[in-house]
Amino acid sequence: MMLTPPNSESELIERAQQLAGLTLAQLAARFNLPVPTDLRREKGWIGQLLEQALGTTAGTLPKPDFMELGIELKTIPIDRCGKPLESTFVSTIHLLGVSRLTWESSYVYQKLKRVLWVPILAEKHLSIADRQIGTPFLWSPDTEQMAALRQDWQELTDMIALGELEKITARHGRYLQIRPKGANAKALVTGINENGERIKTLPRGFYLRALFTKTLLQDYF
DNA sequence: GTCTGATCATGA
DNA sequence: TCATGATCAGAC
Repeated sequence: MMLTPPNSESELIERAQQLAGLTLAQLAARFNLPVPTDLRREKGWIGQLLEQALGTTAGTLPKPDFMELGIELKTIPIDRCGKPLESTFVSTIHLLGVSRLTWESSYVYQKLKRVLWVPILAEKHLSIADRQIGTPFLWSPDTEQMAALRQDWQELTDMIALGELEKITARHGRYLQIRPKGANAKALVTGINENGERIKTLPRGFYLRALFTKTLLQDYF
């Protein structure tokens, strides 16, 4: 089953709303997809299922999932109280040439300026099949959120530009944090140290803290 | 290797 | 209990 991409924001949100209440087993059945018994070896399975169900267009490009609409799709696992169970991955980080980047040209800004959040009731006691799709909502950062995200991004990007990459831990950043994002500890990329020398280091990514996404969900529900 | 989709597993 | 650091799968 192939889906045509949505032509407008309203068509997209309408589609997403029609999925609310379905279990993952019900949605997977529409695509004749087997449901894994756990996500240990298929961590992205839920996100990919929703991509199929909503007709994303970006594929593997580093672009918002709905390229033409400039909208990013994010599934977010929540408990029955609507509290996020995980942080949210935003983008990988280019460790070279960051000094030329601006906030507006960054992947973080491009992806977060408009997001379709699809909550998934995903408490651990529920099998993957029984996890349930919640009410989706479109979000853009408000003034305060945007300013804070921009500041986090700038501070962290500055540290990378100064060669302080190895000093960055997940404790930096108010809403955005930087954490490893790679296949494993052996997957290394090139970065720059304080002396301007090329070093091999773990790939990193920007993530939204669960404490931040929790506030988004509270604003909408 | 680089990107996407994320969750796992463990120590604090 | 919770966040950090580590890890898994697939496309290209």
